[in-house]
Amino acid sequence: MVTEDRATADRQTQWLRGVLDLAVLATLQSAGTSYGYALIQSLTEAGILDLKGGTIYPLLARLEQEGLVSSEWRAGHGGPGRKYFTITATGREVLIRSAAGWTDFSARIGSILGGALSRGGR
Amino acid sequence: MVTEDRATADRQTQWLRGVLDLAVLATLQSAGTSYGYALIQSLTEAGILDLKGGTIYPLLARLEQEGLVSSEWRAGHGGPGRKYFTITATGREVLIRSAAGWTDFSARIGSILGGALSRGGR
DNA sequence: AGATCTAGTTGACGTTGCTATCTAGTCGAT
DNA sequence: ATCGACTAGATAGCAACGTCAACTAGATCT
Repeated sequence: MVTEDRATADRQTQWLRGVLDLAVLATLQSAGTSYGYALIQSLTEAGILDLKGGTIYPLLARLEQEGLVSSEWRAGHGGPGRKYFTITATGREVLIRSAAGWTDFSARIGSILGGALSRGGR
Repeated sequence: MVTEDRATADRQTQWLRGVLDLAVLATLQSAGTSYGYALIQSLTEAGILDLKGGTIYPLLARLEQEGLVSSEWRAGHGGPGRKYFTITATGREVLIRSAAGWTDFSARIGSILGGALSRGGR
């Protein structure tokens, strides 16, 4: 089922804070190099739905400003030029450290939520 | 190790968005009833560090305004009065639905981050 | 009286994802 | 030739919410 209820959709925009940049870095790490429009598609396929350009492009600009990615313009394949991004060494460090932190955090939250649901499910 | 690096501490404030309210509801569900100051302690023990009153109290006010919790003043045990909160039926519904959504979300993010880290660890 | 712990409130602030709108290149159909 | 449709990116304004900082206030102990 692709359609999610509104409550979840509303919450996703909050859940993405502090995580979307990591997801972008991770995608860049996997893909080697990519550009904004394609990143939206990749993340959508990975289950991060409804991402819009107004979210991704400023984010990529922030990442570049912080030195976590570098960019280069290239011609598009039947379309406008594309701004390709590559993760930097600094970006990889941040990704590794932050991803570990997030894994811990999400596990802690998971146990808080899971504990309540199993004990209170009745 | 209790001390976390600054990067993770900074990120936690973002990671809490859209999740902290669920964590509070879940804690309330587990505890049956509790009050702000004690909730901070409970969540700290559960691994959500550095929560401040300026975060919890406005959050509880929002939850009450939305009808997800109800409150009642009672005398404190050697200290000022306490405002006890209890989760409502609506709160339980929201908790169950949203917790399920969060579990899905965090799994998706986990696989995006995990995929990149294992493939890109080299 | 002062200090400390408990307990709660409030206003200002900053980050960041979202909305909406804009420019612009390519291509197919009418 | 023109009109969408798709690709690709930029940006101004908005709103939500966790944090910071400062405050009130009760209880207890020295």
